[in-house]
Amino acid sequence: MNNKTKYKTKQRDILIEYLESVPKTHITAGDVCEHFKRCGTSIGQATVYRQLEGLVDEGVLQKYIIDTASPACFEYVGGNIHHSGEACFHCKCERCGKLIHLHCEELSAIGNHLMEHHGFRLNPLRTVFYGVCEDCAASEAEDREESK
Amino acid sequence: MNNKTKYKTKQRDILIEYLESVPKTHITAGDVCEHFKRCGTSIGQATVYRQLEGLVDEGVLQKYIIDTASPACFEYVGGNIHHSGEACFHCKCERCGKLIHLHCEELSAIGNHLMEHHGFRLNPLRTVFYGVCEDCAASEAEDREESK
DNA sequence: CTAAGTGCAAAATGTTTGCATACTT
DNA sequence: AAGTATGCAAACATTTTGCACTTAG
Repeated sequence: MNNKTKYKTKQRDILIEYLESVPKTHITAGDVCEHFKRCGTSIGQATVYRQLEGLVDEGVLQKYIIDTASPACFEYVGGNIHHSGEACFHCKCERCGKLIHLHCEELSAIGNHLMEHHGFRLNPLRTVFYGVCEDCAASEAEDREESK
Repeated sequence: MNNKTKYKTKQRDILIEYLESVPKTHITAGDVCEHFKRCGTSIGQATVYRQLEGLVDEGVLQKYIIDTASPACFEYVGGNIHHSGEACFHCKCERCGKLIHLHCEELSAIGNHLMEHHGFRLNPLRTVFYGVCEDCAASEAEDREESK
């Protein structure tokens, strides 16, 4: 952390251009590397990691830590950090590992509730709801059915 | 993930005993391994990881994800599963590290909301709300005041 | 006896680092 | 010219997995 970028390089530009082109999307460092490899416009992975981290410091990207095992996700926010009102929430399935990315007003309300009733200022960037997704719940139900 | 423990083994017992003896403390899987190595009572690290994950599922431990680069932290919370199906929620202060246990019906409602509107069955035992607690928010405000 | 847990070592994963080279200013 | 950034490959740290063996129920 704390990697202030000082020079404007070709890699930095095409990286920003790409990220800007996929807003509201979760992207991992690995995804970025793969994308550029496919495009032929290859960027070294070390550069990707270094630039990504720098862009987070500058507020251009938001970084989400879901789990130690899964890679960090980045999302283009263009210097406008979301205020808790419109934050995006994450649900992680304990079964299949799927990450669900929700923009839900009702969930945003819990931020307000925590603030007003418990004096706790929620940080949606860090918070992840763990549980079981629809698909896995369905296959669980099937399994139970069969074992009868 | 999803490691329901069914047998009572020696390793499981001494692991729980140890964790219970250091409540309100952050412990990583590595710390645990090292502790037992020092004690002579060695437990294989695979077992440590597996049991820890299982204990999180059971609500005995709470797991914290700080960053992808740093190891996950565990903390003994003693399996607060509450009759009447009302789960206990945890809020973790990012500033002072304080762990707040909440029993709040309104929060329980989000479980229902996630189920009904997003088909997601929330596991309150695993879920941690990250944010800033009242005290830290107050001292932050003070700091801002002073720097004027 | 069967299902589950253990331990070892090996693999997998995601991220970081050292260093020589190339680019920005 | 001085200061950064890049890219490669190697290093790292944490966590997971395969498999033969042991243990609990």
